[in-house]
Amino acid sequence: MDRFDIALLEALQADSRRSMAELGDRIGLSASACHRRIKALEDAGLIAGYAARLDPEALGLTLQAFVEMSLTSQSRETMDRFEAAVADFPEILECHLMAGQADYLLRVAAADLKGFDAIHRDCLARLPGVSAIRTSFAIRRIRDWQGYRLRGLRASP
Amino acid sequence: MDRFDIALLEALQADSRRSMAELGDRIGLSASACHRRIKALEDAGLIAGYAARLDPEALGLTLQAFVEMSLTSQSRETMDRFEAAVADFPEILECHLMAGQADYLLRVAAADLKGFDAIHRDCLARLPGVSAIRTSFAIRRIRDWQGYRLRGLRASP
DNA sequence: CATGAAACTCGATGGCA
DNA sequence: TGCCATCGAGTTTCATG
Repeated sequence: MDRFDIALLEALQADSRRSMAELGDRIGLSASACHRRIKALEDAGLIAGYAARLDPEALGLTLQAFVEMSLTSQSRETMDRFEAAVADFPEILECHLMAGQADYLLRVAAADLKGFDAIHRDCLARLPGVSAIRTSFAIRRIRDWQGYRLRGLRASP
Repeated sequence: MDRFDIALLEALQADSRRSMAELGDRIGLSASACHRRIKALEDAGLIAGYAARLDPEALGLTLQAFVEMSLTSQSRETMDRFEAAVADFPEILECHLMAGQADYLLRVAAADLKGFDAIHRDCLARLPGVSAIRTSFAIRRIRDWQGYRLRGLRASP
């Protein structure tokens, strides 16, 4: 993990379809060197995969919601059942176990309020062991996900 | 936007490095047809770009935080200044204007609490017009981002 | 009008000094 | 590591239903 690797990761995070030659020019390495380093980064698990970034607005998914959930109990069993159920619903885009009130934060996208209602009924309300749900809707996206900031990471040059 | 396009978007969202031939086999179309449709989806803005998905844990970014912020005023000017400042800090991974209490939800990643403190001082505390900050840390990622669910979208076949 | 097959071209991939 | 050869995939062209 030297500055070349960090530069590669940043470049691939921003646009993974750049050619090896272009990446090489950008960071000051040859194309084959880039290829080798990228392969190493993939094998090391730093690069988990490559994905197309879709525009939710263009897809008609104009409603993004963050849903906080509290469980009826913090027992291992209740949490395990809840987490297993979350994995079954692809409508749940993300789910985090949060510190503080020991509850979960979920993220959901829908076309509109009607679509969110459907998700609420078919998915959120079916999660087991939930005692309270608090939904917050996003009005506007000020800054959308464009990757992690890598400068300032532990570099071993 | 028929079922082929939706299948293509789902496949590319999961893994954008599949070859045209493989995509064709998967959805039942030829490679060149896939290529044309993908180009159309790009031109239409449905595909915003292609990105490498990095593993934050492997990068050493083990701490994810969601930060709620309230402003001193809901005036247009205060909000504009705040939003412009957010754009200047790449440490802020995401930022949403939220409904309800008219405040913002930010997302941040750091290596550890020390790193988060640095972000707090250098970045969050420098945002203008902030009256209150409430930070929630994620303990564990139950389900991480794997793309939007596209089945059930408006398809015009 | 979009598709599929084939031709063409470019970049990814692997061996070499 | 960089250079170069090979090979596979992306890209374009064209005829077809």
